[in-house]
Amino acid sequence: MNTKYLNIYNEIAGNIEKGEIKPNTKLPSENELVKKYSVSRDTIRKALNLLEQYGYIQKIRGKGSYVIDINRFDFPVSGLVSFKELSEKMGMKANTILEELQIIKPDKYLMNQLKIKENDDIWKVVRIREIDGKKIILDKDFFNKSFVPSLTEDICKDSIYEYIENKLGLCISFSKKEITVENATKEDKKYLDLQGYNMVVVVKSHIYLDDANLFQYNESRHRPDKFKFVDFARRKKLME
Amino acid sequence: MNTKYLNIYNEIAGNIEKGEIKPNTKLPSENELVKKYSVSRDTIRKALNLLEQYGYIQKIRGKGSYVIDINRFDFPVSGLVSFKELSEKMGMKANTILEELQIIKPDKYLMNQLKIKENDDIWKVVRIREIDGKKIILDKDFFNKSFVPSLTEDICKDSIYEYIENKLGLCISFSKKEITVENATKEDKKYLDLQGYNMVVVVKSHIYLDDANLFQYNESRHRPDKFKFVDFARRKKLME
DNA sequence: CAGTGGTCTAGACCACGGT
DNA sequence: CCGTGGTCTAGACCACTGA
Repeated sequence: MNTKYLNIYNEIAGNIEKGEIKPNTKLPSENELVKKYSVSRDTIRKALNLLEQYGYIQKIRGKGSYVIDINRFDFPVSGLVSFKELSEKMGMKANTILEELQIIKPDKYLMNQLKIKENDDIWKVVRIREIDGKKIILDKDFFNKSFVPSLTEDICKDSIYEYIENKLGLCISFSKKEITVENATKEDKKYLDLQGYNMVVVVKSHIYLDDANLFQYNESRHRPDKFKFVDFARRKKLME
Repeated sequence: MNTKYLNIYNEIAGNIEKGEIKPNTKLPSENELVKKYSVSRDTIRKALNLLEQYGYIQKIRGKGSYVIDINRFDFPVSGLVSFKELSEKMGMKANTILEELQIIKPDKYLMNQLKIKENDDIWKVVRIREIDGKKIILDKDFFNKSFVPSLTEDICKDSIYEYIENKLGLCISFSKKEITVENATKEDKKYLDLQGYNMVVVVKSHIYLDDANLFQYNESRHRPDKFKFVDFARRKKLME
């Protein structure tokens, strides 16, 4: 990491994750941290703001910064985390089956989702995620080919995000997710071990690069009993 | 509003919402905004950071700040928004039926969820949410009585949050939500118009005050076809 | 090259909590 | 009262973009 405030953030966040700083204890005050790290107060405040934003601490005016007792190991699906990153973090026996990989022309639905024209090229990737030997998730990805010129089987079986960020040098910035529950389709029943469930949880994501270009649409279909989404949210500042 | 940067944030956010600033256009540069508002650059940057955080703009180094084309009117369940605030914003015909309001002693499950002891008092509030005449959501709330000494039927039919924030002067700060899908219980079938669905979407929330005290546990059970959760997320900065 | 946003500093004053 | 975090300022240097 390059910047001072990110270094400090990572150090403190790591200490909280490792349990070296206990929940409900107080962090050193900003002025003490200024001395400890020999940086300006603003730099400390940037680091603390990040910690607050990601749910590590709660700052209380006049009192100090307190470590929040949130069990972070629950299931961190919030934010943007790829399946590979996630399963590694959770220590699950995960496996990916590549079902389909081809270039297609978009139908009306995809044109709308990816905001593209009818003769643009799209990478379509269909993958099945196995966890502990059970086919749990059906992942359908659509990439705008103008951002991702080539894709191979090996990349899809590994992590597409890793390829995109490290090899292509693209920077993924933000996403908009939508979670609904739908009746299982024939395709769901064909590919997944639904064990009698007739519904699936559907997560639709639009994923953007740091230049605000929409470059991926993803549809992730989960067996309902194996789905869990955890969200940490701060109360919004009001308007008007 | 008190602070300069919040004023500026609200003004720009409002202009984006009203469509006075169009998506994919560029905001004035930070230096121009400094002149326009006669404030320091840091104050402008605070406002812009908020706008970025809440998905209004994307800042691109060397280029400028661009208004993001995200349809914000979709369904803003992310963040902390009460049912009343939400239904008003969406212009839905919503109605609340108060089913139960009493003080109870916690069972083991509640003691764990609210992190309290067995002889602490708990407010239990059960409400059914009707939308367009259909019973869609079963809302079960549990408040630690030491924070909320009294509750009346009128408050529960209106907005408990409003009462808590405005009358009691408590400040709600953050929440941790968990979304799962479960088989419908007898209680679900009794209170809701499930229309044959045998599953419900369950949202469990732990809600904290700004002094980091846990004061409410909420369980919200939704008919699956009427449930939708939208999340805007920025890619997390990595650790290590 | 000039203009942009990103980081960092040093100092000031304020509002709040606890003593 | 002092120590805390919250806001605000003015100025510096850097990295990146685009002409």
